[in-house]
Amino acid sequence: MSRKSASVRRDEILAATVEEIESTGLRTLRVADVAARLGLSPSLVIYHFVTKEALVAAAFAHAGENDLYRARRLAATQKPASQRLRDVVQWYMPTGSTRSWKIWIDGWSAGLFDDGVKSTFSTLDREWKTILSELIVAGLEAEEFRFSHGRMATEASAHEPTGTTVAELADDCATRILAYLDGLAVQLIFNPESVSPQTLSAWVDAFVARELE
Amino acid sequence: MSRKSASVRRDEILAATVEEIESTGLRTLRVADVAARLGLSPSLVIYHFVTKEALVAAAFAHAGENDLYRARRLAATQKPASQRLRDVVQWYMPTGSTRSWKIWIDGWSAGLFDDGVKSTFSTLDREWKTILSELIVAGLEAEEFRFSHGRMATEASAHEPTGTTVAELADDCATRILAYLDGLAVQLIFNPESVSPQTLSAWVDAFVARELE
DNA sequence: GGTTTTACTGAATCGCTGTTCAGTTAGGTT
DNA sequence: AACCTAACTGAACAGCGATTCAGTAAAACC
Repeated sequence: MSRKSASVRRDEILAATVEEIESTGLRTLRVADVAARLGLSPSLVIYHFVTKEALVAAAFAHAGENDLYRARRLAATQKPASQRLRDVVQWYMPTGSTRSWKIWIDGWSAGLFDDGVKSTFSTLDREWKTILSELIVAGLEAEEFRFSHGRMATEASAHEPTGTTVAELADDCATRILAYLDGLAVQLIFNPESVSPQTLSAWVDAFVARELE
Repeated sequence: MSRKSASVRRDEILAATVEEIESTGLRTLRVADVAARLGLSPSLVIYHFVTKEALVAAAFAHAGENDLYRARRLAATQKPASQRLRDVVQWYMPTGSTRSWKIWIDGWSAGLFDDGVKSTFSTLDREWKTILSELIVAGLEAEEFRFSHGRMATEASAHEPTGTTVAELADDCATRILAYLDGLAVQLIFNPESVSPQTLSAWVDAFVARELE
């Protein structure tokens, strides 16, 4: 039987775990199933990850970093910032990409009461925000768009005590965009009849356009 | 020991189940804990609900109907429609209300792979949409606001094959608002630093104002 | 080629928790 | 007051699935 170095095996196992979660859910995830998917013994999985809980936490981090990697590549193109922003948003979107979505909803649920998973998600989320935020700043500097007006004047300065740096505004803007995307993903799962992928895509474009005109 | 009629007990148990899910999560929910919370035997819980799975499904439906009940009361006031819309949205919001939120994220996760739960969530979601949608239509008729312009002209007619009834537009609008709220709730859980309740409230107001000017 | 390291397995364990079931008793009915 | 229905319990069962552990054999190292 072929043996592999620890790091390679670990990656294989993580990938298998992600697939398993994606296809049958965290709920019914068994170590044995992950092992079976690779034709290995359950003991080996525990050998590498010590505990199921740790395996799951690592799997989420793995999947998250994967998605981020692709997003960063999309963000590092030579295209204009506004186009790169669209590309990244499209990749994040629950439709039209290979990006897994169910796993994140399961992840949110796991993060509710597991501090390890929760902090993983916090940092992943911050990284996404950074990517978007930087693209927004780039677009502003290139004068491809600017912050829509009502935003800055009304809400921001009136209610928020936070400073008004461009970076901070961009960060808030990114937060709103990601929130909208997450919410639409949930809608897509529970009411696929009421939102087609195209509709959804149009809505997102409109949202972004309204934030950055 | 005091005995109660089946329906009363059932309600008590459902309430206890909801509390338990809210406080420790679906993940670690044990029938015994639910029973302990009421000083009852685990057997009784099964006696009334036959299976744990059924108990959980019933608990979600119960919690959902509860929230809807309150929302409907807020929607049936004598206030102007725009105000009622705000009230309902405020109640749905992850901040400033007693409405439980963690339970819904757990619920989404459960619904991913459990068709029973999934359909419960679909209908609950549709009911929320109906409430909002009707308020929107009422507000339009009273000329308290109208659909923001870019919306109707650009996205709706250009991309969507769906009809352009006022009711349909209102429904779509409700969908977007609910999606945004759901997404913000997730943000609030994983990055409470980046969004204060007030900020969030302001963002939602802005979103609604931008949909209905 | 021998030795050490380390990936890997199979079988056994063991705790946990949903469910069963035979029996008990409260409370309404007549 | 006898009775009957239905709420309720406690103890046992049963199965699942994570983890353990003693042992095997590939590689890597010398």
